[in-house]
Amino acid sequence: MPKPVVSEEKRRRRRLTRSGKVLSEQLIIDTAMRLLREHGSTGLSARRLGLALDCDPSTLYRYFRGMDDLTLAIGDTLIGQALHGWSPTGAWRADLRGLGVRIHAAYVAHPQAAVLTTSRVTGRANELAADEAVLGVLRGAGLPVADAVPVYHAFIDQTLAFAALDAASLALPNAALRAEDEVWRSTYAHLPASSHPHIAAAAPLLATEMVNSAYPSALDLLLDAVAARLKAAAQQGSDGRTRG
Amino acid sequence: MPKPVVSEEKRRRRRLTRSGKVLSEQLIIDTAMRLLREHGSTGLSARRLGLALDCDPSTLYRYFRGMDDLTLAIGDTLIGQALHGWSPTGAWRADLRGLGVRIHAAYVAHPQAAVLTTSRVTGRANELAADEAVLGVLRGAGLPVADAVPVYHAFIDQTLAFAALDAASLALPNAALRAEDEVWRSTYAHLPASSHPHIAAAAPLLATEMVNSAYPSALDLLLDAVAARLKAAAQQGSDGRTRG
DNA sequence: TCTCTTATGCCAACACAGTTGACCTTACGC
DNA sequence: GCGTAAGGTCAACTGTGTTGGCATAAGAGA
Repeated sequence: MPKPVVSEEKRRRRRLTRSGKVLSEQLIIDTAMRLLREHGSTGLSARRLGLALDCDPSTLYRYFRGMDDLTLAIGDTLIGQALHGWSPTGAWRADLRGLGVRIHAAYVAHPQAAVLTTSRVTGRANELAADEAVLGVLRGAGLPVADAVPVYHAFIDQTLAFAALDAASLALPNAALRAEDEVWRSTYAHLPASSHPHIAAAAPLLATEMVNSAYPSALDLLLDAVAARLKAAAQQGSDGRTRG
Repeated sequence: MPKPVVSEEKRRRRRLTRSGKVLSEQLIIDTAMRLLREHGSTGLSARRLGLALDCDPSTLYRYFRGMDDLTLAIGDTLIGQALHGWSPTGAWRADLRGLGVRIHAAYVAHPQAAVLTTSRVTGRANELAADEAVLGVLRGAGLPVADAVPVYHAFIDQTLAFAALDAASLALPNAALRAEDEVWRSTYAHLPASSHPHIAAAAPLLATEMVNSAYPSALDLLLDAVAARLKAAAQQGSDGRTRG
């Protein structure tokens, strides 16, 4: 019985669970995300999910190949939420910024789920749509494919990287969170200026700075670089040259 | 027996393990990192570590409060390796770039360990030293504390964020790695231009681009921004103004 | 409406995980 | 040398993902 997971649209017989519910991919994903939110990023388990859905854990293997497969599905759902309602306006900079902020926000809004999925490539529908959107904006702005690809790479990796980092600190279980807070208060805030002069001098500022995400500023830096490349390409074009 | 972990320097009686070895924090950390390298980022377990050290798993609790505590120790070791041999030259841009590249490289050199530790704040010695170094370089360049702190934040988060992302894909177990490769070949490379025109057009370039890290370019962007701020601050100073 | 097939939910079991409390032995301070 | 307790070991607990076998009810075909 190792593999025969049937896809959602091929599913024909909708049998009731012992508690009378009807399962579906979407219901399982939603419940999993709720569990993640309630119990932290390590709080999702087949048994707990079975308990929440009032079905046997092994039943889940009729819908997903395993917990890892379910994880990927959750990740694609997050990207889907980010893209929901987005459409390009034609202003490349605003469009790209919007995409970045939306994706980052979607992950950060579900930090426990994000921790599990940020660095996974799923190849599922919503992930593909996001990639297509980013590449489309860049090329629509006038960037040749060869220039668009590295920019796309930096853009998407930076967005996911910050999303992962920011989500990770938001997703820490309460115990670990208090522990890090304690580390901060007991260590960073009281370092003697003799051994760590710079941290000591910056301590009060660090306390307020470190709670925010550095993503927006990093994103704007990247957009500046894109603008510079576009300008250079335009100038090159008006010079009548085709290659640098 | 819940808490009484004694610190390494307080350790007095060095008793032999059943196989004649002598345990120590360092030996345990080194062995753990070896296990991570050999068995992947999920391949570290108390039982496996006990097997490798030829001691009972529960013995480890005499040295670390739990597997999580050991994880933090591994993280600090990585930062220590990054800083080993580094010293500031006085040229802020080269120094900062060196720090970033070293930290990123140290994590990426131990991807399986990095996955577990990148987003954890330990407050241990080497982490503090790294923070102190970054802040020192920025202030040494002439940046006032209030300006240095957000730059420090962006710098350290960006470095760790990319390290985490790059490590994550390097640390994927062989099975998952082949799966992602398969996803790529079966999905991205063969998307019809009708549904995903931009991905289709970029496919060959994407294949070669996505294997490299986007960190160096992102780092240089950040350094450019710092240079701009320094220039602005210098100009402001020569104007005789003290506040903007 | 009845029947047959098989999709799909359930059960029991496996090997693995982290962690703990009790025990015992041996290295060290006196 | 002796007594103490540090530190290694054992056994057990609860939790995890996953699988093969079973049984039952949903839906197709008559």
